[in-house]
Parts: sequence; structure tokens; C-alpha cells
Amino acid sequence: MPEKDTLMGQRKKLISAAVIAALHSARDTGELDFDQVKDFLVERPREEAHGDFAVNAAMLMAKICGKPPREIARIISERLDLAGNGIAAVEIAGPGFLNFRMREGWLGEALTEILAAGADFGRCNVGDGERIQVEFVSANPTGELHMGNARGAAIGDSLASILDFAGFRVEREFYINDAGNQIEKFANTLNALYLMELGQEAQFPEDGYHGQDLPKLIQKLVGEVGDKYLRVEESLRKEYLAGYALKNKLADIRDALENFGVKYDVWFSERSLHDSGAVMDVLKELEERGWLLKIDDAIWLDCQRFGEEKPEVLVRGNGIPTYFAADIAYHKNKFARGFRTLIDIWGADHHGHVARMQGAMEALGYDRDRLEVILMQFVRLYQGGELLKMSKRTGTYVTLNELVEEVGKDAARFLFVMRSSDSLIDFDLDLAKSQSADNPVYYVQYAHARICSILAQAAQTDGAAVDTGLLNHPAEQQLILHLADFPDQVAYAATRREPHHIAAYLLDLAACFHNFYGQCHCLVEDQGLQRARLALVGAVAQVLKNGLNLLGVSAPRTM
RNA sequence: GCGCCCGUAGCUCAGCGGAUAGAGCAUCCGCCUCCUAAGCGGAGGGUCGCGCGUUCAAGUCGCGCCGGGCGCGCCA
Repeated sequence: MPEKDTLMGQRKKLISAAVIAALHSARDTGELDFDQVKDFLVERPREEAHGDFAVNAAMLMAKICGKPPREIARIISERLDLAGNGIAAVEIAGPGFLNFRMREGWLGEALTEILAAGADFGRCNVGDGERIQVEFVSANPTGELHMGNARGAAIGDSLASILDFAGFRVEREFYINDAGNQIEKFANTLNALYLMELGQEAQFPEDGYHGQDLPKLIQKLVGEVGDKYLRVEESLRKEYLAGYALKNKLADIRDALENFGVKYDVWFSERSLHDSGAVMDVLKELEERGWLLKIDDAIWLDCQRFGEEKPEVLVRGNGIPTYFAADIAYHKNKFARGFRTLIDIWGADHHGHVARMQGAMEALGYDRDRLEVILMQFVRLYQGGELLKMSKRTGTYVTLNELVEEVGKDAARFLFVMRSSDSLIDFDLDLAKSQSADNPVYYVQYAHARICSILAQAAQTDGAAVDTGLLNHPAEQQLILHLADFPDQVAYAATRREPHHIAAYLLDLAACFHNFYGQCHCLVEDQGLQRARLALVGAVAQVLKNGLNLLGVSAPRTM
């Protein structure tokens, strides 16, 4: 059961218990015959006419009991003990659903609970204190962050917030790829740029980095140190240049992410794994466990043992370990830090890496399922109706900073996080910029601003108690139902690791509010009714804010 | 060729094995003497890619096709 003690979860539990008791009672009298009750669902039906909660137990038990579903539903309903659990009525419907209607006033009680919980409403405990780490973006510090990184940042940060709200102990981590081939290429590029900037003969490397940010960085460096490194040995110069550039690029990345509302708990250096010997240690461990193969001077992981097509290189013939080797050491390190579950968010182009990474965890004796990888499909950029090919290497890409500047943090984050990570996003820059008022995020934010405006205009509260029983308009009841559902939505999104459900929920809640707004006035003569409605919209504002907060989107008081 | 993801309204996408498949945009028709019209109400628009299977029940699960994206390196 994803919901433990949530508002709706409590009610569902009561109904579930009542149904189970009825089934057992029927078996005791011999009316029904079965070994055990199948796991049935207590859910909120889409149709209002189908009551407050629907149960599919009768349909699931039909085969075991050898009776038609509606017959079983009748037996259950006759044996239900409705006393003391808030259930007002049950009816049999459709193919054998049991539709439950709660006692009048239960929504009022729910609203009271929501108001009491305030900023904490929506918290649940599916995580049960489990330590979980979300690693995301982890872009090479050789360039600027692009749209794909932005999507990863939005998804990762929101997921971490949702997990936290759902009772996990979460840490956000950025893995710095400050070692390996890329860094070598990076250093070569910087070296060439440095020499060129000082008017020296130099050839730009064929596989160098073309980002516009690098020449600027070199100019800045020359301004600081001049030609001091012209006369030192090339390898030392490269090391210095790479170190300088990495420090600067990393600071830029950190700033860009903070502008996007993302803050990490840990920045973890790949290089530190090499320096500390952790990479060598893990290779040794794999060897002791018998997972290594030696072919053509290279050392391979025997991936076929966990069902992969071919072995994978861990140490090249030249003695330099691959990225994969470092990544294994890295993930072992994560487990050693005490995380029960690791979540990595990668681009779809890395999917080939998933199975062997999980396999490597298995080789080290960990349960492979404790490493979860979320693959996100690409962001395709369009401008002027044309596809923009993004390439960090050739320097043609839209940066995260440009995105924040032109589209805005709120709109960009919402756009990324409202879609499932499985779906390929076609991002039309012109549309995002020019028609930003059409962005769904404003629909949600507008609902919040509208409520703040109402609350600001309301006369100060006289402190009298709110009579939630006055909220019996269908639009009011629908609103409360939506509000009450929030904790379950959080639990669901956390369990599935899918932040987009929260965005969908908020759009739904906003729609529900806007509909209510058209039908019911809050500032009315009747003071009792006004108090009740102000309490209701106050709860809506609170839930909108709580939800937007999970997505890293602001809840403006005015728009 | 093999692996992963996707295919749902004209477009972009939701959809926890359940009841009459939804939203936004676009099109059309209404709604500001009234708490923010960045809003609301209504209309049209669907062989849920195709086929077979599992199930009381399939957009949802399984298998096979078709179409698109991405991978398949002593790169990361």
C-alpha cells in the first residue's frame, strides 16, 4: 500500500478492513468459499456518480468463489458493518463494483485536517526514513550547461524534493568528471587557445572543444597571469590550464544551477577516486571475486555472467582505467556512505550503460535493484520551425543561463517536469519566449495569485470558528476532494520516481479552483459562508504552494 | 542485426488492469455593472500504430509485426 497514514489513506483503510471483515463473515457462514482474499483496490472513482470510493473486490473474488461478481458484491454489501467507520451507504454498480459513499461532513473534516497540516500537508511516509541519493546533471565541466542538462536538473531536483516530502532522507549529488580522456582533450584545447591568444604558433586540436566560453576564459586567464606559462613544460602548462578552467567552469555550472533553483548537498570528484586509490581497490575486489578477464593486454569485466552480450573494458592496454571502472568505484563509494537506494538520472544515450552498471553492482555483492537509473529522452530544440542540432563539441547549443534569462526559471522548470522523462520533448524556443503567457505554469500560478488577492481583500478574521458544513456546493466538494488527494499523489510520484504526476495534479487542482471561482463568490454577505470559503481557498493556496515548491516553481502572490 | 524508449483528438501530451479514454493549444459559439478574463462555460474532433493472446475486464499485461528516436568503442 503506497498510502500509509494519509488523509485518504485512512479512509481507504477503513473501507478495506470493512470489506475484508464482510468476506470473512460470509465464509464463516458458508455463504462464500475461498482460501484468501485477493489484493483488491480501494480507489477514488473518476465519475462522481460512482460515490466517494470504489472497491473491485467482488470482481477479483469471482473466480475463486465460483460465483458471479454482482452476486458476491451483494453478499459483501449485506454483511458490511457500517458502524463507526464513517461509511454512509454502499451500492453495487456496473460489473460488480462496490461504491461507497461517506457520511455527510467527512469532507469538512478533511478540510480541517488539511488546514491544520498547513505547509506540511502532503507529507507522507512511504520512504520511512530510508536514505536515498539522487545524482543528476553531472555534466562534464568542459563547457556550459545545455537544454538536456536543464531537463535533468529539473527532474532530478524535483524528484529529490518529492522523495524528501514522502519521508525519504535524500541527498542531491553532482559527479564531477574531472578525469579521463575528456579532460585531456580539454587541456589540449586550452593549450592551443592559450598559445594562440599569445600570438604563438598553434594548431587547434581536431577533436577540441569549440565552445565560445573557452576563448573568453583564456583571455581572462591571460589578463591574470600573462605569458607566465609560455615557458614552462607543456604537460605542466596543460595541467595548470585545465585546473584553472575546471575551477572556473565548475563555479559557472554551480551558479547556473543555483539560478535554476538547484542546490546540491555533495559535489563529488571523479579524480578523487583515482587519487585515493579507490579505483584500484575496486578492481582488486572484482578480481578477488573472479569477475575479471584479461584479453589483449586489457582488463575486462565479465559482463556475460550477468547476461550482457560482451565483456566491458575496465583497464585499457595502456594501463589507464576507463570511465566505467571509475564509475563502479564511485557507486561502491555511494553504497559505502550508507544509502539504501541510488538514483541516477542519465540521458537516453547512456542507456547501454545501465545494465552493465547494475551488473557491476551485483558483481560487488549488492542487489542490482538498489541502483535505479532514470533515463530521460532528449530535448529537441526548434527555432523558427527548424530543428537546432545541439552539440557541445561544435559549440551550437542553448545554455541553461540563456534559457533562464529568456524563458524564465518557473516556466522552464515546469515545462520540463510536466512531461514524463520517457517522452521526447520538442522545445520551440520562439513559442516558449513569445507565448510565454500560454505556458501551463501560469495557469497554476494564476490560481494562487487569485486566491492571495481574495484573502488580501477579505476583512480581517474575527476569530470565529469555521463551519465547514456550509461548504456543500458541488464545486466546493470537488475542490476538497482534490485537496485531500495530494498526499497520495506525492506518495505515488515518489514511489514511481515520476515528478510529472505532481505537475499534472497541480494543473488539475488549478482547473478545479478556477471552476469554483466562476461559480462561488468568497466575499459574500453571509459571514459564516465567507469564513468557510476563505478557509477553503486558503487551503487551496497552501496546497498549490506546497506542490509548486516540490517542483522548484514559485507561488506568486500577484501576477 | 541486437537492446532500450516512444506511437492515444489537427498539434503537444496525461492516463495506478476497471465503469462513457482526458487536458492544453488550434477551430467554432457564449460569458467581465460581480473577489485578477494569464479566467470560466459549451461545441466539434478518436479503428488508443496493426494483429494475436492472457483476463470477468486491455490504451494499460504478453508475443509478433509496422513506423520514429537512441544506443551497440581499449569514448564518456
